Parts: sequence; C-alpha cells; structure tokens
Amino acid sequence: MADEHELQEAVARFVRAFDLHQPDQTPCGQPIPVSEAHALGELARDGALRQSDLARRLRLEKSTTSRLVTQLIKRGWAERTPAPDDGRGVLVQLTPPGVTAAARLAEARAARFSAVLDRVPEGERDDVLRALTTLTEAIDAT
Amino acid sequence: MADEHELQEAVARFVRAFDLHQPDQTPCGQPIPVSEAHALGELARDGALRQSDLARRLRLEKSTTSRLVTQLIKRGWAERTPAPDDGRGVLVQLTPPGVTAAARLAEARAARFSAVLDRVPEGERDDVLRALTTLTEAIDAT
DNA sequence: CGCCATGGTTCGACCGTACAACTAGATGGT
DNA sequence: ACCATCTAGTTGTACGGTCGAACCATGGCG
Repeated sequence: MADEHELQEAVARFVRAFDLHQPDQTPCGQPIPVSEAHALGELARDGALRQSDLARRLRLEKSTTSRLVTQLIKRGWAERTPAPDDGRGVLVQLTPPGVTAAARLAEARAARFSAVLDRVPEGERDDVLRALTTLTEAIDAT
Repeated sequence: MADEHELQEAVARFVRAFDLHQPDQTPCGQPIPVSEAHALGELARDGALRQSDLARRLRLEKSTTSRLVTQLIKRGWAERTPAPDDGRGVLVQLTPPGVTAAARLAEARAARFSAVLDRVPEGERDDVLRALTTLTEAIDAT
C-alpha cells in the first residue's frame, strides 16, 4: 500500500544515495560538472541544436543555458554558429574533442549504471526501468 | 530488456522532470532551500540529532552541515546545544517554529506526492515504490 | 603526558540557477 | 512601410549548495 509519505521518503533516499547534491561531478564519478554532462549527452545524441531547444530539454532558463554553452566552448567541446533560418538564433554543436569527451562520459556512465544494474535482481530490472518511467510521466503530468 | 543505457536515460529524465536542479526551492514548490528541507525532515522525524549524525544522513560534509545548521538557526527553526556526553559535540534540535515549518513543508510535500501518485495507475503504485527502493539499495551497494 | 582521532567552525573556491535589463532580429496588424 | 510586440540570446546580480583544507577543542589510549 504505497502512500505519498513512503514515496517521498523513497525519493529523498534515492536522491541522496545518488549524490545528486554534488554539483561538480557526475554521479558516475567523472570530473565534469553535471550540467555540462547533461548538455553533452543531448548534443551527442541529437547533433546540432538551437540553444533555445537545448534549454527546453534541460529545463533550464535561457540565461543559464547561454552560460552553460559558453562553458562548453571554453573547454573546446562545442561551437556556436548562427542559425541559418533565424538571424537571432544560435546553433550549438559539438566539436570533435567534444564528441570524444561525450563518448568518454557515456562510457563511464554506462559502467556505473551497469554496476548498479548488476545489483538489481535479474527479474526486477525491467520493473525498475518501467517504474522510473511511469513515475517520471506522472511527475510531468502534474 | 533493461540495459544500463536505458536506465541512465530514465534517471536523467527523472531528475530533470522533478526539477532537482533547482537549488532554491523544493520540488514541492515550497520557497525553501532544498537542503534545508532535507534537514528539516530528518530533525522533525527523529528529534534532536548530533550534527555529525545529521551529516551522515544527508550525506554531506561536516563543513556543509555546519553551515546548513547555522542557516536553520538564522531562520529561528533550530538551536544548537552542547552534547551531554561529549564536550566536542553539538545537538541540533528544532524550535517550536521549526516544528511548525517542518509540518507545513510535510504537508506541501504530501500534497505534491499525492498528486503524483494519482497519476500512477492503481496497480503499479507498489511496484514504483519497490523499484525505487531496490534501485537505491543497488546504488548504495556500488 | 603526549599522540592521534573525532566533532565543529571558518575560509576560499567553484558549480548551478533564476530573474531582470538589454540588444537584435522576427512578426503581424494597420 | 511602420510600429508594437514577441522571441532568442547575453550579461549582471544575487543567492543556494558543495567541497577540501586549515584550524581549534575535546576525547581516547598507550
């Protein structure tokens, strides 16, 4: 009988266990700011993105996103180019080093999550994934 | 067939959907810093705690915890008293206003999570809770 | 009594976010 | 064509959050 109190406790524990407080490293132990890791993931998966689009996906303010992209550029991982269809817009795209960095990150992440999955009983893995998805959708719908 | 990649995506989406980036308000929309909310929850549930104990529960560094407690005191929500059994230690305890604040927070949290649970199909609620717990334990074991 | 461990505080550094004010390009109605 | 308005981004300001290191006090132990 799951009530909201239990759910809240479970979420709180999950958040703390995963070190989601820690702003300067990913839960995977990579020495890269977590917001940059998220951005890197999106850009690696979907290629060039409008900055506003990136903001929407990461659920960040445009100003925050702007700064974030500037960081990535400072590291040599991304570049800005004018949007072809809109003079105001900016396209953000990974550079080759950025692609490499994203791949390295993806690998570390996979290793971490793989280790976690190993600790989840075989038969429950699908359930865990499905539950997380269900919960996310429920949150989104709120 | 749950693989680590899917799990990683699911976790990332969950984190973003719940606005866990936002440091200055709880996912429940209460205008209170999230770290203070966590601390308030622990103190409300278990009463007076050694500061070091609080740090352990919140998985924070002692320096961070010290500041955090100072914040709570500034708000008039908590007080420090010397630990009776150890001259070095400090006991942290909620004040009456702190108890009130914690109760208000708990209420908002309950409302939020209740709304989320409403969106989860009846038959899956226990699964969601169990999955979250399983996952947290798996993370802890890593 | 000295040595090391433990609990806390303070300092400095950095990440992460939002909101507000501003610039510049796009859009739509008159 | 023009002007009001909207949208995309940038920059400034403020604040929350975290850590590690340096430091002090107390405790435990040989």
